[in-house]
Amino acid sequence: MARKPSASDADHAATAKLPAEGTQARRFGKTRSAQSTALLEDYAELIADLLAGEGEARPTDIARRLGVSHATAIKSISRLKRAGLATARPYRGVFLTDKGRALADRVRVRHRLVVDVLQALGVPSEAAEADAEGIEHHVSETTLKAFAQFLKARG
Amino acid sequence: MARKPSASDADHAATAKLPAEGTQARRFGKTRSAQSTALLEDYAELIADLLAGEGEARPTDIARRLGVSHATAIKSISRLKRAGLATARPYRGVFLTDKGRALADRVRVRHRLVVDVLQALGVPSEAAEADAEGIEHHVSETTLKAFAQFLKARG
DNA sequence: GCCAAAATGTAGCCTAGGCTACTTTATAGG
DNA sequence: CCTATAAAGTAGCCTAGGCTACATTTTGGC
Repeated sequence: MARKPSASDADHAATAKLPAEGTQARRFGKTRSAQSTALLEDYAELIADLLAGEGEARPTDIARRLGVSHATAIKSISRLKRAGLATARPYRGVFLTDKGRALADRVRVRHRLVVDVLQALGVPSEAAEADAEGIEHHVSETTLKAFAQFLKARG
Repeated sequence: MARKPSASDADHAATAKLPAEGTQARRFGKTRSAQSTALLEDYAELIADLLAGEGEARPTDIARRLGVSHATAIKSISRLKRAGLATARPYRGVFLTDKGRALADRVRVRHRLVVDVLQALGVPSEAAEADAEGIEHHVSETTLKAFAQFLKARG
């Protein structure tokens, strides 16, 4: 650092005396990587839902449910395939692999838990559902456990 | 990233067999647009933090704290400028506009609230801090209010 | 059995948010 | 007052996740 003689100069020269930096960087990094899997999680959950409810998961339905164009849905589905979460034969719908099904299950459970906690905290169910959609992808295992415990403890 | 709600949405919805679709699509759409502002919020908060703590916010420090390369930080800073949240003179550090300061304040308050709620639910402070970083960007005003109320009610 | 409409798929474009590699500027220190 | 070095900035590349526009398959209705 060759600028002002501020506090950060010392940090740098003296082999990082700020202990929080590494931690914080790791935190943010985790947040960012969570975002990249969030979409895949949504797709997996939705496909499982459609397969259970309609018996098939078609790109157009997926697109409509997610509010994106069908082209976008198809592109995302190909990412799902690349990630080993789904399979699809042209014009024949989308299916989940074992891995995809496992992911969908985890996601569904987590979603329920987040919604329930939000409602327990007094969030109206409408908002709870909406916010959970975004929140759930950032809830760690540790936090999930705490949520479960909290719900159990209060009946 | 914000997608344009075009006529085809309505078309599809009109012939749809599933009743809950419109709502769900809107939910997901909101989640996605929240993601696009999440980074700007993080930057604004961090810059405010650095300005308060060190008296200046330099791209290198920002980059280190966020765990990204300085090139990435600089690019993001230029997005902040475009969004009217920050100003920066070459080689002279980054500053927040009134709008940026207001955003940073809101973000800081919200972050605290989310962390406090998580801890109140029994989440260890380490995990609470980490998860809050991701969660906070998806908490609506409604939910925020409920959080505040909840904390107040339990002392 | 044909044909139109709907679903599916492809191509090409955009922005955000990452990166590395290189260049330019400022400043500290001899 | 130079100059080495750290910070800042620039260029160019990549992937994800959006879109529109167009091409191709399926399929339902006659």
